[in-house]
Amino acid sequence: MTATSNKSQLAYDFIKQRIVSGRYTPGYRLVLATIAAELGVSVVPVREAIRRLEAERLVTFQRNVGAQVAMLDEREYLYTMQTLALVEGYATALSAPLVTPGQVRRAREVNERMRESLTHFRPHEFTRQNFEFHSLLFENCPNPHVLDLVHRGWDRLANLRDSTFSFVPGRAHESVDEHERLLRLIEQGADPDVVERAAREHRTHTLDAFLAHQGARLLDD
Amino acid sequence: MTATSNKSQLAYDFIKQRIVSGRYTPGYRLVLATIAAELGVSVVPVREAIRRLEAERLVTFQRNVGAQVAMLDEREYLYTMQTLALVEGYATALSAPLVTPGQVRRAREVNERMRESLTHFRPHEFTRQNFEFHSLLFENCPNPHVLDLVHRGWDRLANLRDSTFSFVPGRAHESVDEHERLLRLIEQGADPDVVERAAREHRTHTLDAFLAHQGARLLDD
DNA sequence: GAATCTGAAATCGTATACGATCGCCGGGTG
DNA sequence: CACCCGGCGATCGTATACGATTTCAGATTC
Repeated sequence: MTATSNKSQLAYDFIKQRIVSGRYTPGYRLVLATIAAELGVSVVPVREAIRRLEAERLVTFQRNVGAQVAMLDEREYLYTMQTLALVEGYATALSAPLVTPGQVRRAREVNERMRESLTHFRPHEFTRQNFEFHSLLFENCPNPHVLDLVHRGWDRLANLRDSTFSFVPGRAHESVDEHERLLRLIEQGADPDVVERAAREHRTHTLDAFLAHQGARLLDD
Repeated sequence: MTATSNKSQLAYDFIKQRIVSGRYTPGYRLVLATIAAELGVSVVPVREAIRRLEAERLVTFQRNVGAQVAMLDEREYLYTMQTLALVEGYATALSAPLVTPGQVRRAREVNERMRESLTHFRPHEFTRQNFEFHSLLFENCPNPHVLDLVHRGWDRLANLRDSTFSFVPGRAHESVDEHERLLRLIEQGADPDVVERAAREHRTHTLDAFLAHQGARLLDD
């Protein structure tokens, strides 16, 4: 049978996929019975899936009211990006000595494609490449707990992520330059602390750019 | 009615309490029906509670077999302490500028009690005070996501924690000295990076001491 | 016209029931 | 004697059922 198993897992994957892909946008109301019907299961496994997503902060839950995809206001964005800067910076540093020359080459290729695409800028495509780039640098992190936190951070921001670069296109250009600098550090086997600092600041720079933009937008309105 | 709410939450608190307090030791098998009977509820809320604990890595789960309190072998301990060093270091740094003089005073009092108790050393008591001390320093962290990760790390190590100091009593002495150094940095409003590094290294030193002890023990056997 | 009440619809919360799966133990077979 | 196999008990997985709670529209009152 192809139906390997476990409907709770099925529901979990289903919902998570839809959140990360942006089909369920923040605030979208997750009605148990509806999802259960869509999947052809009862509500019980769906409830369990939602509990897990709740513990991962992907959905919020209110007793007797229900679940909805976690809202991501400016404050939540700040908290999440700050946390991601922390854990991704560390993961990148731990991963750095283990990154193979082949991975460096591939990362550089991705970054060069990103640089070329700066002229005819497509935020969504750029965002995808951005993840691919960073993925190559942190995936070798030998501490699975840290790596898991990194993935959770990216997941949480996944559907919003386009907008960071679409709102602040200038940041994309700087970002590509910082990527190249980061690659050089890794190539030359720089001190882990230096790599960590560079990776962390790369992300906080994006955060700062976004916040500056938000501030400006608020003044505009 | 006193029974304010939600049996799923009740089960969650109940199980977590028992894990953290050490009544359910690592490997302890969590049988749904048993726990449900103890609480006077059905298995459904208990299952949900276990799903959440699973997402927090406090319990492991195997389909059709059941849940058990997460085992903490040397490798898991390493991963968890390393992660805690990362997030607690950062939380302490973010918290530092917000720590009040009163909190510093209380932290110093706790640390002096720890110092006094070094002569007639009680690992369990020392461990409790150790948490109280660090709590005072990181609880003002303004980023709730980071703070939550810190709490999860401590929870995960809670029942094991005695043994760190009971196995490596020499570490307790150094620990008290490092606490005082950390307090001085906070008092003088040191650079956040300096505070972060000090707090992180404080924890990695404990980890290193434990690993050295483990290594030595392995050679002894 | 605004505030409040009322009841129905939507949705959640939990109990119960029963089929499915796993692990173990005892008996058969080479 | 070692190995395999079949059945049994324990436990999980999920569906269904129904009571509890929230929400909101529409009527009612001041």
